[in-house]
Amino acid sequence: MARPRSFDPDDVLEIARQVFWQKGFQAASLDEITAASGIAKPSLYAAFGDKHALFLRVLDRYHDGILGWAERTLAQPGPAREAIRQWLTGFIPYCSGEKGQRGCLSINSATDGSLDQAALRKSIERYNRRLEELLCTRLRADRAQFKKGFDPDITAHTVMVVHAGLMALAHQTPDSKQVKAVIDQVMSLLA
Amino acid sequence: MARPRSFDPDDVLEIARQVFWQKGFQAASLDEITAASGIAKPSLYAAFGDKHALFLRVLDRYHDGILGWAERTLAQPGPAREAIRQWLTGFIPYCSGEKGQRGCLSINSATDGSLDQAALRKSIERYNRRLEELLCTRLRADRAQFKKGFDPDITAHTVMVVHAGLMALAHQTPDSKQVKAVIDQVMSLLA
DNA sequence: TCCATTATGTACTTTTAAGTACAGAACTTA
DNA sequence: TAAGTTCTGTACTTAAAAGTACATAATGGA
Repeated sequence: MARPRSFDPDDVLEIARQVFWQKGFQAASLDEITAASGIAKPSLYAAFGDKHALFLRVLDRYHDGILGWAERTLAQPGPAREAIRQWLTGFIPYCSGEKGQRGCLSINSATDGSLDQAALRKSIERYNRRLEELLCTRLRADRAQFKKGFDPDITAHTVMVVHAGLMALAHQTPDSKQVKAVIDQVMSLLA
Repeated sequence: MARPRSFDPDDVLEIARQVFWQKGFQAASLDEITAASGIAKPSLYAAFGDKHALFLRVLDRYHDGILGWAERTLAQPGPAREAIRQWLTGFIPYCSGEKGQRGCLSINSATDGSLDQAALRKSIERYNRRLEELLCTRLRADRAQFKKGFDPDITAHTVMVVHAGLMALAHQTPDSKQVKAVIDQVMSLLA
């Protein structure tokens, strides 16, 4: 029994994500987001709260997207190594060439010193924990495939480090072949 | 034949580095730097130019420091693997525990979307190129120690990726033992 | 049809931080 | 010691961006 919203919040989050991803949290202004989305500021504030809260929503959405895809990819049948290789390979477009310029929104946010807000840190930590958990679970499940002495926990963390490194170096837009070669080399650890 | 400077530019760069490292480029204000250094803004501007130019000076100094240390460490006698392991191990204080919070100034800057300035990009690229070159040179020199089929170029890049990943995940202040375990596992690739 | 309620858009306030004008201080050299 | 030059500090201007007040529009229900 009131005037209905004239926009889909999801659409706005999508646009806000693009702006934040392109510019970073600090450099992205709400004016840019209102301009890009056509939504006036008071509506934004009413729907999402202040800039930090909006960013948190955007980041959580981003995390959910990647986690969903990781869950699907890592649940694949076949050797764990191939599932993980495929997961990492899926990032190649985002850490080389044109799309690579932006890197990973989560890592960009984590390395942004201005974002030491508790809520942000928690979101990123939860995301990383969950991702590592997925890797770990898969490696443990397929433990029999590996050599004696293989440590799934450490290996999962190593894969996390490699993933973070690829995304951090994405801003230099490396050659995708080079990225692929690194993935191949690291995958030789899963034996 | 004029009034001399009342401060050592190097001291100011050191203080500016701390502020930029702590807060990030955007969030660090010149007022904080003037407060921390005791130097008034007009003196800062006269000595270093605007905020971007000051940051560039700070970053170049930072790069030089790390490169100098890398040159010394990687020139060590003995197996290449041990030299590189020692090099990576040296970063442990900076990617775990208390100091780790800040991560790496260069990587933080690279992932900061607001810094797509040409000069910044070039500085970071040159730094990464030089670092990879040092690794590469060392691995090539010790080629005989490795198995047939060992590729020093790809391996150097893999080490770069691992280094970047460790520094990117530094903000989560992981346990130093975990970091060490990852380094050990990756070093097994140098065989 | 009128009312209560919630969204919208314009235009504002406020804050913060970058950058600078200018007067005066400190030094060198003639 | 005076002139010329460059540095320093106070206080300012300016710009940008976060957040909001308020009048108005759109809806569901009585």
